[in-house]
Amino acid sequence: MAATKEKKDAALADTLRQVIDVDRLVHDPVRYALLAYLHVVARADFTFLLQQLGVSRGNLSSHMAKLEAAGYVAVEKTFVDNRPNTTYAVTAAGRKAFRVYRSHMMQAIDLPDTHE
Amino acid sequence: MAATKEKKDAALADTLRQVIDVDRLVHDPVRYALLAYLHVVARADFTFLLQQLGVSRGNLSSHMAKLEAAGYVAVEKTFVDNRPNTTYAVTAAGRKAFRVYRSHMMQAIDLPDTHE
DNA sequence: GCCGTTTAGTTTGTAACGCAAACTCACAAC
DNA sequence: GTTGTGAGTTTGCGTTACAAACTAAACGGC
Repeated sequence: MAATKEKKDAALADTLRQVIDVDRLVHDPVRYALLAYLHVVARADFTFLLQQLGVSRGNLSSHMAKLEAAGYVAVEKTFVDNRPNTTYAVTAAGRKAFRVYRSHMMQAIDLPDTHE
Repeated sequence: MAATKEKKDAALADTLRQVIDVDRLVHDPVRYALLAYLHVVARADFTFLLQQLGVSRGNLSSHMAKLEAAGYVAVEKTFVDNRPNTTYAVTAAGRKAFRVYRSHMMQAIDLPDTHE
């Protein structure tokens, strides 16, 4: 099956080029985890995410600022018990970017274990 | 099923913390693509990878230097037709790092699409 | 009222990184 | 010999991720 081998090679190159072009905003591990969390729970506040992911506050803050700037999450600042409380939700654009990223990475991770 | 819900939440947090701790050396898209290629074809030379992945020569060179410094790829420099020819092969450590990375990312990407 | 503490984030400083332009080196052609 | 080409490498620079330091508001104790 020589012809199909070449096809497979081309397909491999294509999926790997796709990996190189992934959305770097989503690709960062902390931001990916944040988006994944929001993808599942729909809405979460700063302190909760802090505890769940175990990152520093500064780190969480700056990553969220980036996701917000990209329009991937919507931020809501309120007061709860007279204390500031910031909650985050993923936007439609964020969901789409997340979905696209996952499908590209899925292809790239699901590889043949070795060459025929 | 309240108890299983909490279990699921804990499992989610665990897999997302794993994502945050992935091997950043493997996580870079270009390096991931390189390792993936070498994982499949076992050995490849500089020019071939250049064409397949469509990155710049400087970029390829510096990424390979990093993978070599980490012990993830072995470099062999020879001459072919009086021209320098550098080939790369993934090492055992590289294979292992690649496999671990893939299994962690696989878990992180294979998520429930929404919360119950 | 004032002072230390806690909570909730944000800003700032810095070290590391990714990238491509510029460079090196060796051969080939003319 | 100089002009060009192929194969990598080094350098320089803009960007990023991260945590330490900072700000701001509320809550005790006294």
